[in-house]
Amino acid sequence: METKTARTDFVAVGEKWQKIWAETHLAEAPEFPGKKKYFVMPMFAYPSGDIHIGHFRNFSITDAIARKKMMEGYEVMHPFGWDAFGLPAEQAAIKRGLHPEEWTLGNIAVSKATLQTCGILFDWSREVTSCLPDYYRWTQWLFIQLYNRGLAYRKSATVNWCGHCNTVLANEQAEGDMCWLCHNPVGKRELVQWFFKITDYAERLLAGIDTLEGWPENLRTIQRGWIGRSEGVEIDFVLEGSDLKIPVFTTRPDTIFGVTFMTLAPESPLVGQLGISAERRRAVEEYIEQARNKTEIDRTALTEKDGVFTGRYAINPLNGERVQLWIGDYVLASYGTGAVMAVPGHDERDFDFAKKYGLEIKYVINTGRSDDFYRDKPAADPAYGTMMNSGPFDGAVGREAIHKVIEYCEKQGVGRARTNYKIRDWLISRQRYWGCPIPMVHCDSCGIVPVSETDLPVELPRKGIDFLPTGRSPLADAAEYMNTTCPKCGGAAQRDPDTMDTFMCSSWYFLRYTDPKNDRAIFDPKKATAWLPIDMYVGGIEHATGHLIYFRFFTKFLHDLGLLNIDEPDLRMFNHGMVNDAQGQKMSKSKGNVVSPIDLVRQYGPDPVRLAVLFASPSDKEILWSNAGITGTERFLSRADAFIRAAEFGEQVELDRTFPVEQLHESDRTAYLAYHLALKKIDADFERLQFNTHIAAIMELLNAVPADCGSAMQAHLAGNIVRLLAPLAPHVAEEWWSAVLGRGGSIFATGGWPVLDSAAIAAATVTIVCQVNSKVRAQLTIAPDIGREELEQLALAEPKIQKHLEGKKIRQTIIVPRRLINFVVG
RNA sequence: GCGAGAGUGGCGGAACUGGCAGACGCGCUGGACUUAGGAUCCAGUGGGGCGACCCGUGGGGGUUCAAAUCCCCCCUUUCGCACCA
Repeated sequence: METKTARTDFVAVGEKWQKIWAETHLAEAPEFPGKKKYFVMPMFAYPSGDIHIGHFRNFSITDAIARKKMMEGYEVMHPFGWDAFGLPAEQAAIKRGLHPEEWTLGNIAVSKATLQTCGILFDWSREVTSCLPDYYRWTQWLFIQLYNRGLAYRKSATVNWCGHCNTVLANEQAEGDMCWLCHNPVGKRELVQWFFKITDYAERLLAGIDTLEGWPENLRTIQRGWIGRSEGVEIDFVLEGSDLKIPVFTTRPDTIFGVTFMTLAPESPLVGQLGISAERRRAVEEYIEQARNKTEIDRTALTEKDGVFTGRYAINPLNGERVQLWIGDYVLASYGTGAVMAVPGHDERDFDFAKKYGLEIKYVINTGRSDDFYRDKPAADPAYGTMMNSGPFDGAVGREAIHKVIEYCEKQGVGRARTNYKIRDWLISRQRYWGCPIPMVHCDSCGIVPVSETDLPVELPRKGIDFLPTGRSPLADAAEYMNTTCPKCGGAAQRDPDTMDTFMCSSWYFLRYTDPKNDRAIFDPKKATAWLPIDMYVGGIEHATGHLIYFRFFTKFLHDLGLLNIDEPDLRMFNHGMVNDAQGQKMSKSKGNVVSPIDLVRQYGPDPVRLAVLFASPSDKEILWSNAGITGTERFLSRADAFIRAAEFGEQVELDRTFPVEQLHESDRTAYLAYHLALKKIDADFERLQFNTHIAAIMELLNAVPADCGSAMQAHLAGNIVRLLAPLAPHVAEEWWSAVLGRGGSIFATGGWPVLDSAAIAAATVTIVCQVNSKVRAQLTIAPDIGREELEQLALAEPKIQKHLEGKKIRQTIIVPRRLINFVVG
């Protein structure tokens, strides 16, 4: 034990305990945990350079959770890994002549050292790195499993093309028509690419959301919207004078008698089969060409709708009416059938289009609007209502009307009920070098053949690659890589030149954590079963429609393969807020405003910095970072240090013992109750991951301990404050635990989490607010179980209350137990 | 445009299912200790008023004994989605 005048050096204890944790393998999780397991992890990180204060915040959250769960006796896994493929490595290679692998592994080494210096306790024995062959071998294996099950296929499609990155992008990577990585505008290209059939899982992905009760509601809403299920019917219109069916998807078949024209998407394959007359053909072709060259933004809300008449007509199968057939780029080729029945009376888009080209507008649903609605400012009326001007269906109402029309269509064989989804198949080919090679071979005689599983991994060639972008994959020009033999016939064949979207790598990494070194299988199902599902997953909301859908998809797929007994990967998801600079600007290297935690940690020690980050704001909110916050947490830790070091522990005190409240003298009782009230609050705060109030509660507790508190109580409190602080200020807590309290072993292994004395809280005196007409006039400190009458008498005896009651009549007395008494007077 | 959330001192933020608004911290003011302090400690700190008290949670209305909290309208702001038929 040290002398009482000693003070804790926060920097030195940081280094000391990080070393001890590493030497004692504190963070290493067992291969097979028992029932009381806890799997907590932050999202896979891209090793872009070094860790910044935002990472530090995110990892501090999972670290705090992991440590508290350890104290609670759980077997905890808190792993980490690197999403190590990706474009920045390639760009660095071009700029500095470094090989992408060298650059990536160098960044990983630096970042890992930083994380350790910050005191984040990851189980590094389970580290995974997606760009290493022993990892991507299994990414390739998964590709082949998907292929074998018919879930990976090639198709020619108009795809998002980022000219800056020189690669295609999945839809969710080109949101708002900007590349998610470089923020440059995204164009279009027609290319043959690999896709995963995630749409086959749309219904299950949607239904599963209902079970994810531990996920933030807004995240669930975003996912539902992204999947975008809608129920309706596919109805066949027929090209006039032919047998050609032109199917349309609609959710409003009750408006079908209001169809006055039809619109096809410019890319619709049907356009070529319409038999457009020679004199019209030029105009149509020009329009299609022009539409193709527009960006997605130009084609959406910002501009007036336009289109071109084909000169052909279609027949409405319900009433036999002949309607003009148009082409318009407000119709999306990729949704539904790429054709719509236009009902300008009840659809705003069709209405705008009809207005522009002077097409007829019919109203066939009575929604109860006044005639002025249509007369004064004619508009579309999309509301549900009663069918009218609709022949035999007149009078049918709302959803029932919809069902009637669908039923009729099915009976007549002109339509069938259908469910459509907005979610598209996942485009995974990338025309880049630094990614996981696609394990497929193109053979002239056998076609596309997967590489034999025993030949995995297909390794990236290291030499002879020119990274300078040419618009096609750099691998395509590496003859040694490209030329191979067909796994089926043994003849000469070519490899696939593309690599995979990095979201593929991050869709299954959490599974590899359960069995990271396995070289015979992707993982041992027994180990995965023992650890999964993830109990707490922490990451940014920006992955709502990408990663967080893909990893659910893969989990379901692996479940279907029989490798997993679960169908959802993660029980609880927490979205942390961002850390921006003091002006609210995102931190970036180019702006030069990146705050590195490592400088702060070296100056103040890891714990004051971590407390400052956690104290600044609730974990799910944005932080405008300023170093000033560290002043407060450093002071607080110093005061706690002084308090803890002043305590006389003598023999080891039993930290979970209870004290009989009624026998304690006043100061001890005050201190003891303050402690248990703080503990109660902290337990609730931790459940919500609200660390700012957790810290505040300990500060408050420290402020509340009376100076003349007895030495036994002081030691009791000091020891417990150490435990309450441990998940958030782990290095200092360890130091106190061993050097000041004289305990052996790590507080995280043996300290235990404090136990609440709820009986003491229940018996504690309470402050009752006394009001007259809802205005506070006095306070009473009384026993909690006092009777109504007694409380009323006490309140009435208060001089201030008497003063405000003077000359008035009490009309009502309201008592809220343990809180207040209110006299309503008139 | 549609959907969801947010708006509280000079600042970050507290306030459980309606019950003392401003916990906790920063900053600031005054004081103590110091050769010195950007260290530490003590006191104060929403506004108004000498005071009893009054007013205060973006603005306006409402419900209630009681509203930051619930309801309606408006303003500002953040984030999703953005022709999905």
